Amino acid sequence: MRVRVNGESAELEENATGFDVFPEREIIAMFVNGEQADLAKSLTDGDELAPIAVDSVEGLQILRHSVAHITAQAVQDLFEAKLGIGPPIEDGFYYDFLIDNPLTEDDLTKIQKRMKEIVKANQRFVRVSVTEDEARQQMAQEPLKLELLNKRNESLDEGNIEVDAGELTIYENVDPRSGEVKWKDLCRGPHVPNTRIADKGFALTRVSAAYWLGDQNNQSLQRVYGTAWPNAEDLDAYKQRLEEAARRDHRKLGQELDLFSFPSEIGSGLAVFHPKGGIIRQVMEDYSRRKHLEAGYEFVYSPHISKQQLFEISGHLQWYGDGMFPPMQIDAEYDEHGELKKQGQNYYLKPMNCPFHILIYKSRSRSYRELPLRMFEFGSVYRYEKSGVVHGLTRVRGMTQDDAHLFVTQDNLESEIENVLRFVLDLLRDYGLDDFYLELSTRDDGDKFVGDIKDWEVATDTLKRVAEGTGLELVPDPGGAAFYGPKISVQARDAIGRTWQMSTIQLDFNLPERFELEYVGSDGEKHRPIMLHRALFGSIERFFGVLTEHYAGHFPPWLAPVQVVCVPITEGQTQYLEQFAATLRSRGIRVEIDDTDERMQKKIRNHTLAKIPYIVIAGETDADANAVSFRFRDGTQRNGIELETAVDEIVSAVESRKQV
RNA sequence: GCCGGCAUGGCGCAACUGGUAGCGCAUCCGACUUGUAAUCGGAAGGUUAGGGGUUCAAGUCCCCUUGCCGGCUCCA
Repeated sequence: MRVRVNGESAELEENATGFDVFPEREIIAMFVNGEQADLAKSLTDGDELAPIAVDSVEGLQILRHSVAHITAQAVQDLFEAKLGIGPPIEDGFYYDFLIDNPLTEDDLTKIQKRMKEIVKANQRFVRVSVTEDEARQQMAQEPLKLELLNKRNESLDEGNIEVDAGELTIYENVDPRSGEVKWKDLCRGPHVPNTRIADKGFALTRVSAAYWLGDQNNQSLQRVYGTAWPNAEDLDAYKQRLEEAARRDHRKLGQELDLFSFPSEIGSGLAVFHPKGGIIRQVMEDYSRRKHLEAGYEFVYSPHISKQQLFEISGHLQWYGDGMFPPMQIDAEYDEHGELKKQGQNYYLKPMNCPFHILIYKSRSRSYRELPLRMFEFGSVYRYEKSGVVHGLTRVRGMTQDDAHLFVTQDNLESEIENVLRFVLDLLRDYGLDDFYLELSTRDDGDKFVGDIKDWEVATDTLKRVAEGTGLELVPDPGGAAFYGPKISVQARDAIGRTWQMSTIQLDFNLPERFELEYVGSDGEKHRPIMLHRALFGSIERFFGVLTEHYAGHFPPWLAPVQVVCVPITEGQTQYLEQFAATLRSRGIRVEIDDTDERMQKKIRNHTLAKIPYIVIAGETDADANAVSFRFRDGTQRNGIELETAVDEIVSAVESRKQV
């Protein structure tokens, strides 16, 4: 028969399989007419074939999915466990099990040992087509698999890797010598040819609980997470990436660099910023303030609490009440019989700033000439995040948003969105993030939205047009919009390639309606403004955490809490350096002198660990030459820098916000 | 909120199956004054997160609370 391989024609024996076409070890599966298939699949005349290498995107998924099967086999060998699902995920895979006793770290070690035996045994993955009845029969001991089969008949779950609308298949793991079926799983595949391919590139990483089918009303399963790579080197590189991420963890750096803490006396998710973190934060805020002023924002202030009524009008209580701290009840008075004498009031901590800014808008009548009206506030908000989700500075219960609300007319909507997006991206770049993509969250297909469907379409088109205008990659997020309007979010990649959702620009059709906002147009008639919410940092706390991780604590000089530490080599140079420091200080530099009686080597070590951008060292030679020496965080140094040059260089690095 | 784990001087850690808390760094005092990542000596510092229980005896075992960690669910 004749097939085409990568577009080239090839002649094959009858009964040929993928193995005949792709004998190389690193080819683990193939595309047959665009569909992924096992290499063991029999080919037919006219097939279009392409290889799937183990290190390709598809190959890695197949590998990881296959290792998930090996994991499940090992677990069932060792424990009384029922199978859930086991898909590949980024960098690895998981497999869920219904099991009586939660798995421990020790169990993980045992499972991994058993997996190694399975890999060594080189079991073959064998695809078997079955009818639904056969599948039920073979999976009779697996209640969750049976449930999947039932669900298949109701409605097919898209994310469901086990079964789909096509033919039902079971994958058997077969011992190559005895031909005995060691284990099997309902699965649509494809898989690697044999377990040996997993070789030394896999590891189990953690175990946790997960809800069956991701629904918290369902039973809780034990989820085993693992990672799998084509070889031991890749696995090692992955582990090193994790270590690198751990080194950058802002919670750890926050402690080490004395930036912030979460005193348990205050409560979960409530941070205090220490002096060093305080400087960074202040510089961040000051720069943002300056930029906002230049961009035509007006600064407003609003209180942290409000009467219940405000959040009734805004709808926050109705929709997000669970996410708000419970009310403070004040002013109620009771007589001696416990009867209410005076009606009290409920006050709430604000979860958002928008209602307050809206009230400022509403404080008088507005003309179209005033629009776009841009109100900015570093607004502190409080949200009762569930106890299990609080995480460092990135998910807190009290935070300060760099929040702005823009009130615009239909006419200036597009140009304003364009302005905001450019402003946001420029500002993020100034803080050192420069690798972005955008996400456009559009309306849910259902009826969970407010406003006119026409307005949604116009607004969505506008957002899309503006987003495309940036030239950045635009990822659609259908159904991701809130019920009150579509949004663009800016995703930033950090220094080690992780993405963080940063800014959002959110249209709101709801609040102008609820608060009955108006402006008088050039026609003398009243019109309803469109409202834009936008936060650039998201919250200052979160952005602080992201920047800490992005820089791994090596903040560029303009943000560094201490920019320069002077280290005299002997007492003789203390005065010399004090003068130098005084000059720097007069130029606005945050400089310290280490005149303790530690040895200079120790001082260099300490200040390097404290990630000080410039360690300025001077000994007798330098002093005689009217010079100093620079030592940087990476250990590099420059000696004999003339005093004036040294000052200018430091000042200019700070002013230009460059990294050193 | 759910599942599991953890909580020992400021920080990082130790204390076998229950036997009465120890080390390094930091701190303080003293000596040393040194050219690029840890000088030496001494002192002080903990009712083992909080509360309750079991026991002759609890850092260790049990229960509750708080906080943290890893996931799940959630994130206006």
